[in-house]
Amino acid sequence: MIIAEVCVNIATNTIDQNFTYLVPDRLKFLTAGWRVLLPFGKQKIDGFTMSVREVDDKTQFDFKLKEISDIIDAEPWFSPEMMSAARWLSEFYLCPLSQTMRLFMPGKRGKKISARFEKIFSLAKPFDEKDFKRTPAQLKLLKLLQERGEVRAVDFAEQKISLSTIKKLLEADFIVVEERRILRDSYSTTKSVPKKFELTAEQVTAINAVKKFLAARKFQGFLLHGVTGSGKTQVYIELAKITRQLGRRVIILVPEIALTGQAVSNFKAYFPDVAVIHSRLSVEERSDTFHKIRNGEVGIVIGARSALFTPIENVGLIVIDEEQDSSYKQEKTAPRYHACVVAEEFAKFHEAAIVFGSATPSLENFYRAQKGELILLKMPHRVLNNPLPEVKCVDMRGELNAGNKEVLSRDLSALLKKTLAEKNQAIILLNRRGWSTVVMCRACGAVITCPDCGLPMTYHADGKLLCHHCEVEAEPPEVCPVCNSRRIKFLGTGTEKLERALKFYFPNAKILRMDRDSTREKFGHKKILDAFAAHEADILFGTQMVAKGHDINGVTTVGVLNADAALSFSNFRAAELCFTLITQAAGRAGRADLPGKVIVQAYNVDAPAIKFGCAQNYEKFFASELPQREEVFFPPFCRLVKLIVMSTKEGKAKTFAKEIVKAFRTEFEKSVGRQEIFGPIPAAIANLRGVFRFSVLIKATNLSAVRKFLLAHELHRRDDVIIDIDPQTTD
DNA sequence: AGCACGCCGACT
DNA sequence: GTCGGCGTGCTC
Repeated sequence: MIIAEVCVNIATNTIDQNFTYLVPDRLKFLTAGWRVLLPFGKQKIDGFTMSVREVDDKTQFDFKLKEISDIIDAEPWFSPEMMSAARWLSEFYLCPLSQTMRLFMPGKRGKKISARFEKIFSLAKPFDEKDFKRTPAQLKLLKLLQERGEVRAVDFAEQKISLSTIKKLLEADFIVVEERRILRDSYSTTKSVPKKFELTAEQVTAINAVKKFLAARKFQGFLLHGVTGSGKTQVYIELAKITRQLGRRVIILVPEIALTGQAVSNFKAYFPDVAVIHSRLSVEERSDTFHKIRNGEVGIVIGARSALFTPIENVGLIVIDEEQDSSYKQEKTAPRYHACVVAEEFAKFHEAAIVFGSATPSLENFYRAQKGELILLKMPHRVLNNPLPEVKCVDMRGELNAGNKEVLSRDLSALLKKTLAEKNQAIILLNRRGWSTVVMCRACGAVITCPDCGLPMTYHADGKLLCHHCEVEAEPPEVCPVCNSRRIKFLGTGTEKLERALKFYFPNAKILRMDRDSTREKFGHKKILDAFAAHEADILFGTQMVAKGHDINGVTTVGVLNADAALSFSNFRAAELCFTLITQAAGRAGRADLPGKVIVQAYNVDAPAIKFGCAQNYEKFFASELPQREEVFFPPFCRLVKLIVMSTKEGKAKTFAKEIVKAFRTEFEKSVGRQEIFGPIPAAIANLRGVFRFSVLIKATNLSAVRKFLLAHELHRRDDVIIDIDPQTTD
C-alpha cells in the first residue's frame, strides 16, 4: 500500500509533526508536493504531501490510517526547492511547517483557484467580400477579423457586434472560437522605454565586480552603497541583463507594495518577462502569476518580501533595494521572517549573487561589509555629477525663543516662498499622519489609548480617534476617562494639521498630501506621485512615503519637520532610523541645473543622527553609532530573539515568562559566548483584546544555542508564546 | 483550528 | 441535583 506523510494546514504551533495517510488507488500517482484534502478528526482540511512511499501491506501503525480524500490541483503545487525552503524557514524561525508552506501559496487555505478563460475568435477560412452576400453586421465582423487576425469577445462588445451575429457565423463555419486562459495581471499596462544614458565609472566598477560572480555561478553577497541619485537602479538593470543572458532568473525586492510600480516600469523598459508579486494582489492574480512563473515564462520577479516565495527556478541574482527598510521584516504573523536573511539563504542555495542596495545601509550589513563578509561596492557620486543638496539644520528651540510657535521655521517659510515664486517644487516630510498625535487630559496627564491594544490614539480631521496600530476607531471623549476633567487637549502635529498650516500660509500654492490615509485606494500612491511629477501641485507633503523611491525633477526644496521625533523612541535603532529618514528626504532635492536645498527642523540638533544626517555622511554616522551598539551589546554585535508570553490572566503570563528567564539563566550560566536575557516587561502592546502580554528579550552571539534552548523547552509548540527572531523592536 | 473531555460555579 | 464555563489534549 502507498502512504503519504502529510503536513496538515492548520494554524497552530501545537502540531509540529506530519500525519500519515493512506493513498487511495485512484490517487496512486501522488508524489511529494501535492495539495490534498483530508479528513482530520471530525474536520475536512487541506494539507500537503511531504513524502510518499510504498510499504508492506501488513505494516502496522499504532493509529488508524485514514485515506487522503482528494487532490486540490492537477499537478504538484510545491517544487522540491519550495519544500526545502519551507523546511529551512520552519527550522530557522521555529514555526510549524504548515505556516512556512503557506508562504508559497496565493492564499492561506489550499483552495483550487479557477483559471479564467476568454473566447478568442478568428476566421475559419479566407474570406472574400465579393463572394458572399452577408448582412452588414456580419460583414463588419468578418472584416474586423481579417484586419486583426484574432479578436477577443470583449472587443466584439466594444464594436457593438451582437451575439447573434457571432452565432450565425459560427454555425456557418466562417469563424472559429478558441478558449484561451487569461492570466490576470494588474501591471500588464505598465510600459516604458529605456532612457538614454551613459553608465558612470562607478556604476561600471560595481557591475563588473558582481559580473565575475554571476558568470562563475558562485554565491556572493554584495552591499551596494550608493548615494541617492547615484543610479543604483541602472546597476540592478545591467546585472539583471547579464543574469538573463546567462539563462538564469532574477528576483528584485522592494520594501513596499507602493514601490513596485516604479520598479516594474523601470524593468519593463528592458525585459519582456517581468512578473509582480505582492500581498495586495488578489488571490486569483497571484495564482495566475504563479502559473506563469511555474511555466518558466517569467525571467524577472519584482515585488515586496513575499516575492521570494514563488515557484521560480534557476535564480542567478537577488536584489534587495533599500535593504535597511524595516518592511523587509514580517512582524505581525508567523513566520516572523526577515526577507534579507531568507533571500541570502536562497541565494546560497541557488549559487546566486545577492545585492543589498542602499544609500543608508543597515548597520548590520555595513558592519558585515567591513569584515569582508559582503563585498562593498561604493557609488559616492550622483550621476551626471549632480551635486548633493545643501542641507541646513534649524534648531526649533531657537525658533520658540524667537517667538515663532508655528510648525514651519522662518527659514523654511522663506525658502518655500522663494521656491514657489520661482515655480519650483517642494517636498515636506512630517512622519506622523492624522491631525493631533496625542490626545491628553491637561488635568491629570492621562493619554487616550486604544481600547484594543493600549497604544496612544491619534486624532483625525474627521473628528475621530484612530489607533494607528490596530485601526480601531473611537469618538474623542468629552471628559477625561480617568479624572472626569473637561480639559481634553489635542497635542502634536500630524500631516492633516500641517495641511491646514500650508493652506493658510501659502493660499495660492497647490498642495498634495501623501500619507496612508490619502493613498488608500488602489494605485493611490502612484496617482499622487504622477500628479506631482506633472507639476499639478507645488508642494508635496506627507509621511515617510514622500521620501521613498521616486525621482521628481522639479523638486528643489525639501523640508523635514520634527526630524528628531524618532530619537525619543526607546528603540536601539532610533538613531539609525532618524539618520536614514533625513538622508532619504534630502536625497529628493536637486538636479544638475537646479541644485537642491534642504531644511531639517529638530530640537536635538547635536545628536549624531541629525548632525551626520544633515551632512549626508554615512561613514561618520556609522563610526559614531557602531561603538555605541557595541557598548550596549546590540546588533550587529549580537542577534536578538524576542519572546512574547500571553495569557488572559496577567499573573499567569508573567509567572511563565519569569520561569523562562530563570531557566535560560541557569542553562547559559557557564556557556561559551555571550547570551543575555532581560525581562519580563509588559510588551509594547501590553494588552491586546483582553490578553496580557509580557516580553522577554534575548541577546545572543550564538543564535543556534538559543534556538536549542527554545526547542528543548518546547516554547515553539505553544500558542501562548510568540518567538520573534531578529525583531525590529525590543519590547 | 475545531472538537471532545473533564472538572468547578450558579441555576431550575 | 444539572447546565455550562473554558483549560487541556487530540487529531494520522
